[in-house]
This record gives sequence, C-alpha cells and structure tokens, in this order.
Amino acid sequence: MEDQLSDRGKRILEAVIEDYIQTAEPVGSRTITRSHALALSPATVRNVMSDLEEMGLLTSPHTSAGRIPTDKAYRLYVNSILEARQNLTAGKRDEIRRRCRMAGKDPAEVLKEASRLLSSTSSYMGVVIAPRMAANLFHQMEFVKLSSHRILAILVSQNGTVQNRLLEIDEEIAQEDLVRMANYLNGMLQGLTIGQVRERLLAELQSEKVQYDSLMKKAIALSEQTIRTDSAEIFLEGQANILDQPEFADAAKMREIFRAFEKKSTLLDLLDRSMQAEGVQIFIGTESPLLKMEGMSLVTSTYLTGKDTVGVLGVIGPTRMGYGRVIPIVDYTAKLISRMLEGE
Amino acid sequence: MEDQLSDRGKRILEAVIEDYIQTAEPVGSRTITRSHALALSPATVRNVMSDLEEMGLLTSPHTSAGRIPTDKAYRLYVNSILEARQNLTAGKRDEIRRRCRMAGKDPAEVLKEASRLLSSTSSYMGVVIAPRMAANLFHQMEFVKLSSHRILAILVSQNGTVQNRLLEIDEEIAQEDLVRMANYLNGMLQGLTIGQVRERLLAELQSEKVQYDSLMKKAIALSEQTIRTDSAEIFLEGQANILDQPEFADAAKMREIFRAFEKKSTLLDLLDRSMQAEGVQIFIGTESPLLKMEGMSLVTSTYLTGKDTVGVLGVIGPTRMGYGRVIPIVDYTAKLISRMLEGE
DNA sequence: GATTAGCACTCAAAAACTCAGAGTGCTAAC
DNA sequence: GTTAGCACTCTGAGTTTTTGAGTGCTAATC
Repeated sequence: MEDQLSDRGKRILEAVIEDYIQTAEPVGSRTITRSHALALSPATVRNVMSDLEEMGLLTSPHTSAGRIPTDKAYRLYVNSILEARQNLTAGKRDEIRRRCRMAGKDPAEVLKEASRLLSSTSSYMGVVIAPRMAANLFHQMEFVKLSSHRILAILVSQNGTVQNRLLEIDEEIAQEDLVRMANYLNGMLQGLTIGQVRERLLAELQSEKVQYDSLMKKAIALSEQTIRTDSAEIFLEGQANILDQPEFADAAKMREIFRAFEKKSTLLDLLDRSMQAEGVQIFIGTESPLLKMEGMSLVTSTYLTGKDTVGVLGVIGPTRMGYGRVIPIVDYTAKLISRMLEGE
Repeated sequence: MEDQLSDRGKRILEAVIEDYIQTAEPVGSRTITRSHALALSPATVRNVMSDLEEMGLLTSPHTSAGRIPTDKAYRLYVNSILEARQNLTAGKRDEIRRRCRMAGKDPAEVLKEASRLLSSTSSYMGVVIAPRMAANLFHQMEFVKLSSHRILAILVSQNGTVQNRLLEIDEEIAQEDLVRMANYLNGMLQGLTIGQVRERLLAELQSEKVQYDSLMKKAIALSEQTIRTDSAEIFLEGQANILDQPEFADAAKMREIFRAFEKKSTLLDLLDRSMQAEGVQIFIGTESPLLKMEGMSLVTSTYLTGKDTVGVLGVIGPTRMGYGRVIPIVDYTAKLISRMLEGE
C-alpha cells in the first residue's frame, strides 16, 4: 500500500524485531500490545503488521504463527541504531579496558585477547584479523645460525611484530658473515614498509651490481625467502557460544557453520572487504554473498596500529543479534585497540 | 560364571565391538551370526553374550535392544590390538609422509600440520602439544630496541623455536649496551636448557657480584622476564569432525564437548600425564578422570624433538573409535615427527 | 475514518496412541 | 553343548487427536 513507513509502523516494526531478538520465536500481535505499552489493540497491530508484511519487512513462517523480521527489516533497524548510537555503560567499558590491559604488550597477545573479549562480552563469536604484515614498518632483520646448514631468519617490524623462518642452506656461512649481511640489509631497508621491502629485494636481486657480490646476493635471497609469505593472522574465539543460539540447535546447521569457519580463508575473504571502509560496518544475513551465511550477521570495525596498518575486528552472530548491544562493543573495542597499539 | 574369557567368548566380544564401531547401533545375536561367519546359531551367541554381560563387558540399553560394549570391553579389545599391531598400508604411510614434508621446516608449522593430518586421516580430532620450552636447548638471545622505552627480546633455542616478548623499560638503554648485554648472556648460558637458564638467571640475580654492575643486573632482569612464561602450545584440529559422529548428534552433548575443549588447559592437563610413559597410550572413556569425557577416548603417543624434549600428539574421538585404524596412524605420525624434528 | 471486539478458520507442535520389528530369555528337543 | 521355538518386552516410527497461538475478516464503536 503506502510505500512510506508511518511512524506507528516503525514503532511496531521495532517492537517485533526487539521481541524476536529476545525470544527467537515468531511474535504475534498480542505479545506486542502487552509488552510494549502501545495504546493499541491487537487488531490494529495486526492490520499494521499486515502492511509491513506487504512491504517485505515481515514474514510469517506459516499462517497461524507470529511474524519474523526479514533481512530488510533488520537493515532498517540497524541503520536507525547507527544514527542514534547509544554509548556503552561505564561498567562494560571498564571491563573491556581492564581486560585489554591485562593482555600485556605483545601485539599478537593483545589481538587474541581482544577476540576473546569480543566473544565473551557479546556472547557471540569474536573475530580479529591482524593487519597485513606488508603494511608494517620494517625495523630490523637478524640471521641466527643454528647449525651448519640451518639458519633462522628473524624479521622485526616497528610495532614489535616478529616473523621468523627457518632456512636451509647448501653452503655454510660464517656467523660474522651473517651479521654483516644483516647490517647491510638493515641499512638498505630502513624506513620502508614490509611490502616495499619485498619489492625492493626483488628488484635488488635483478640488479647487476649484486650479481658480483656473492655474499650480498645470498643475503638478499635469504631475506626474500623470509619475507615471502604473508599469511594474515586471524583470531576466532567463542565458537561454542553460537551453540547456545536456538536457531542452530539442530545438528545439521551446526555442522555447516563449523565447517564453514574451519577454513579460515572464507572468513578472511569476508572480512577483507570491510577493510575498505572505515568504522563500524554491518552485514546482515545474505547481504554478504561470499559466505552462504544463512541466518548469520557480522558486525565489524576497522582498527589502526599505525599510519597505514589497518586490521578488522568484529562479532559474528545470528542475524537475530542484539545489535544495539553489540555495535557499541565492537566500536569501542576497535578504538581501544587502536589506541593501545597505535600510540607507541 | 566363569571369570576367564573363553576363546569363543573373545571372538564374539570382538565381533560385537567391531560391529558396534561400524554402525553405532546396539548389536544383536542375529547380526553377529550373519556378518561374522561363526558357525553358531543366534541362540548360542545369546548365551555367550549373556555371560559377557555378567562379566561386565557388555550392556544393553534396554531389554529388547542389542548389546553395547562397556569401557572394560574396549580396554580388552585395545590391549589385544596393541599386542598384534598391524601396520599401516603403504598408501596411508605415503600420504602422511608427503603431508609432513609439505609443512616445511619451522617446528610450529610442522606440528600444526601434524595435527591437521591426524585429524583428517583419522577423521576424528587431531591434537599436538609442543614440547615444553623448558626442555629445549638455549641457543641465543637478542635484544632489539624498538623505541626509547620498548625493547623486543628474542629467545632462540637450538631447534629453531623462537619466543619473543615485548618489554617496557623505564630508562633508555643504548643499542650497543643491548648488544653487550646479549653477548654477556649468550656466553653465560651456552649449553643450558631453557629450564636451567631460568634457574641460573634467578640465582644470578641474587648473587652479589651482579649487584654492582647495573647493566648486567638489567640484562639479567630483562632476560628473566622474557623467559618467565612457558605456555605450552597446543594444536587442536578438526573439531568439526566429531559433529559427524552419531553419538554426538544431539545438541546438548555437542555443546558440552565444545565447551570442554575451548579451555585448552583441561586438554593440556589430560595430555600432560601421557608424557610420562613412552609410546602409544590409550585412555578409554572415563579412564581419564580428569575430563568427564563421557563417551570419548584418546589415543596418544609421545614424540621427541631432542634428547629430553618430549611432546605428545594424538587423536581424540568417540569411545566407539576405529582403534585398529587409529593406533597405527598415531604411532607412525609420532615416529615421523620425531625423525623430522630430532635429526637436525 | 480509524479502531476494536468478536468469531471462524488455520496450522504447527505436543500429546496420546498404535503397531511392527528387533531382540531377549527360557524351555525343550536334538 | 547346541539349537529351534515361543512368549514376552520394549523402542521407535508412524498416525491421530488435541491444544492453543495466531490470523483475517466483518461488523460494531468511538
């Protein structure tokens, strides 16, 4: 009928969504009049709900059940929340802060704790993706000789992230040479990001002057090996939490979900795209076509650990998720993590 | 009746167990005579089964269902398997070897891949515990200055394991001093295990001569901080696999299990005790009182990565597990991992 | 004209019931 | 010692019944 949502319609839709979020049961006209103190009779509500259904905002699983919000309705609802963002209670805030502090200073530790924290405060799944190594600032490289044919290469970036790799070599290299190699490289690579370092090394490997100096050639080849892989680290915590959600009570659904999250790559793809935009983003149900995440939603935010090093963290839960509660949690956590890791 | 298990009894018990492992259904006298070509009538089998029940080796969920082996029966069965150990097929063996090679050289990578491998070849859960750092041989220590008040300490052990830790300091230390400190420590700690290193550092910290040299005091304090934590790394893979097991089809059970494995510490406690004995060990159902692992069994083996560095790996699955298949897998994997990580 | 009371109708989920079949234990025959 | 036969038991699958929450429509009401 009327394509525009009336104020009353909006209020009732909200009521349906909130009830449904709480109970996970289709909600009927009766329930709404009782719990939400609208001065309306069930019959009126029914009429409005019928309109809402017409507009594609509600569906009913069957004739004689209550109604359920569609993804479209959630989208509307979430947008209105995003506008009128409420703040976290001081208590929650403190708890988050406290637990972040606890984690210590090591970036990996902090991120892991953040993921745990997201999971436990939201009671859904917490997920954190570490920034790509490539964007980190190079700080130093070391070669440690373990035995005649094994070298451990250690790559340290400015923010304290460490990447190490065991290399096999054909020809023994003296420890002094290793030190010299490292010094040479450290001089050359100062101030670059890891990504740039990689390019530089590849370029250098081609260049003529290096061809003549076999030690330097080796050095560059070794460091190139070290730096080659850039597997994004991903922390997924609280998987068991979603087992408590009634919509996944049946075994088949559960299995599907767990299988999906076992391959971290799918998750990575999904979160990678929210790295573009800044701030809180929300993907509802099938809005993210990557995963056939029937009935799952994703609340993410980007965080920064340096000028250009951006990571993503967030909460994965059922579409029927307490957005009003989760959004500020994600938002605040992202900001806190940024502050913790960036400021130093 | 007769407390001694007759040969026939043993054969029938085995038949019950094997059928049950396959089908997860209580097995009746009929089924056994059909599938296992014992020249016996169902009635006879029934009599024998009745005896077995008397002995506490079988139970029936109710009067008119078939019978199910008890933990005691599994124990018997497993022991007989352990005696007459069969070998892996060449195919499986090759597959395991191939995948281990793939993982590269980094110890952590190898162990993670081993866990994945255990899970996928057994189709249960794979678990690997890295040897305690304490037993590793100290190789070298480095301090990298990140900013005026932040130092990255890197601890390398002989086998290529790296442990690093971000330290905050009150007073700036020059990079040269850091190098000197590292040199001093590396000289002092050569040849010790990480565990001994820790003791030595604590002792040194007390000793008088150190009190006078503030730099050395700092060095020791810093390295002591680095080495303090020894959190055992644990790789648990293929959790989704157990979702396929019919005995965990119902949601409540699943939840319980996932919750239990979420805290890695329980798992750690459990596996720690199998570190004592050497070789393959099997814990059936409630034999391991630590976890109230109703219906779960554990097949483990120790592996070595050095003279005294012993880790544990294994498979966790339902009590109704294909022991005959799993045991050689665990055994072979443990030996292979030992060979890969020890030999160098 | 919007709202609401009233009522017939619908449908899923729960409860109650039926029944076939797998399995047992016992007894008597081989 | 083994087996055929039989009465008995119990679960699980399938059906039917019942219940109750909820709807949509119509007519009365504000």
